[in-house]
Amino acid sequence: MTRKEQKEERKKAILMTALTLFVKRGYHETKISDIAEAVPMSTGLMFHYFESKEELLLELVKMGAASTGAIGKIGDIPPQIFFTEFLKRLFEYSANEPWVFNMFVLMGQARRAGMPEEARNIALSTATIDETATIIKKGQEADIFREGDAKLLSICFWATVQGIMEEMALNEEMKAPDPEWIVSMLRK
Amino acid sequence: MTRKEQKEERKKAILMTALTLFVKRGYHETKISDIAEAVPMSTGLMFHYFESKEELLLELVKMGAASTGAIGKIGDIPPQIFFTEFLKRLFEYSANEPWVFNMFVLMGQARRAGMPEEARNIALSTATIDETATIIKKGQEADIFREGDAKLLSICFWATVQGIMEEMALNEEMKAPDPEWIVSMLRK
DNA sequence: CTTTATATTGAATACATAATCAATGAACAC
DNA sequence: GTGTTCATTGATTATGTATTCAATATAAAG
Repeated sequence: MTRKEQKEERKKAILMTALTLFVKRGYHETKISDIAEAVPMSTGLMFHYFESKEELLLELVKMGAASTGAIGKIGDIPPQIFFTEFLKRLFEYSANEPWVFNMFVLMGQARRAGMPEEARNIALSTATIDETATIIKKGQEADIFREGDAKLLSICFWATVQGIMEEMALNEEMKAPDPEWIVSMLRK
Repeated sequence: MTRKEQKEERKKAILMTALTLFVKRGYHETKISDIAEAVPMSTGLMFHYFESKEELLLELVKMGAASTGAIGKIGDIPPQIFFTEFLKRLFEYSANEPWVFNMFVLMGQARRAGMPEEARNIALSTATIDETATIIKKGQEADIFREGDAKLLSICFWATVQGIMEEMALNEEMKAPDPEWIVSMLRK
């Protein structure tokens, strides 16, 4: 393994550790030294890999934005199964891949308040809400989703998922709910 | 108006201003000097009214805990109308009384991550989730609510409401959703 | 009016923690 | 095996912001 590859590995280890801590305690309540200790490495060395705490956060949020960007582009899955299927996969993944889970929560936190503004801007740059609103509209035309502002329905859907994921992030014992519970918010 | 009453007034003004800013930007991203400027008063004077930034936050969270404590104790409203009615009122209030709205959001944020731990403990000390779980159980017995772990349903309900309220806090234009959308998560 | 207490300010200080740095050790190239 | 580069550390410094404080204005009390 080359020197460069090793550096990349180490960087990833830091990113994963930081992600976990940011989600669990919040960005501001997590000290660089906390992350360093958890990796583990010295505090000073952290700055050999990232030029600042904010850079570290932004790198995470950019990764999140890149992977989230794909959600709406799943193509032509019919609306009536899109959301159920998505949630099923999200919850499955979340149980097995903490990374997916934590990233989802982080992106939501970034979209809301309590983080440096640039993180918020990056998180908001993904157009997920509009994309799912389009799918909801299709479902309304097919008469399987309830009436009402599609964008508002889309926001409510994501707010729900976000709220539940955050709850799970802080509550180890909490089980994922049945996707149907959430989807029934959209269904007629 | 006595000197003491004036002091109380001023304290309330500070609390309200801080509440707004904490909800909008997050606790850590809000500087004492930001609050002072918004009240408005000098930064130093803030410490004539509150001994620290954290004290200020804790006083808010305690107020929130006191007023939230009442939710579950509304007595014998039948389950099938309790949630719809509660949401209707919450959304109405939120539109007219920013205080209620902001307090609700703050309490949710405190329960989750990103604030000093003591705030979290106070916020968690209210047993709202268990109280509404009881109401959900009644609804299940009456066969109007879907089956499943009542506490999990309760958590999902609150996570949804919290998520939507936070969205509204950051999005002036966002309208409150139809309570029925949310309640259908519980209904059979 | 005089005295005393409280409100207010802006500048000075304290403090936490992010960020730097000089020194050391380990891997790699030749 | 020697020289060069990168990884690593712990202590040091810088920085932002919470907090204190001495000084002043304003209001209450007698």
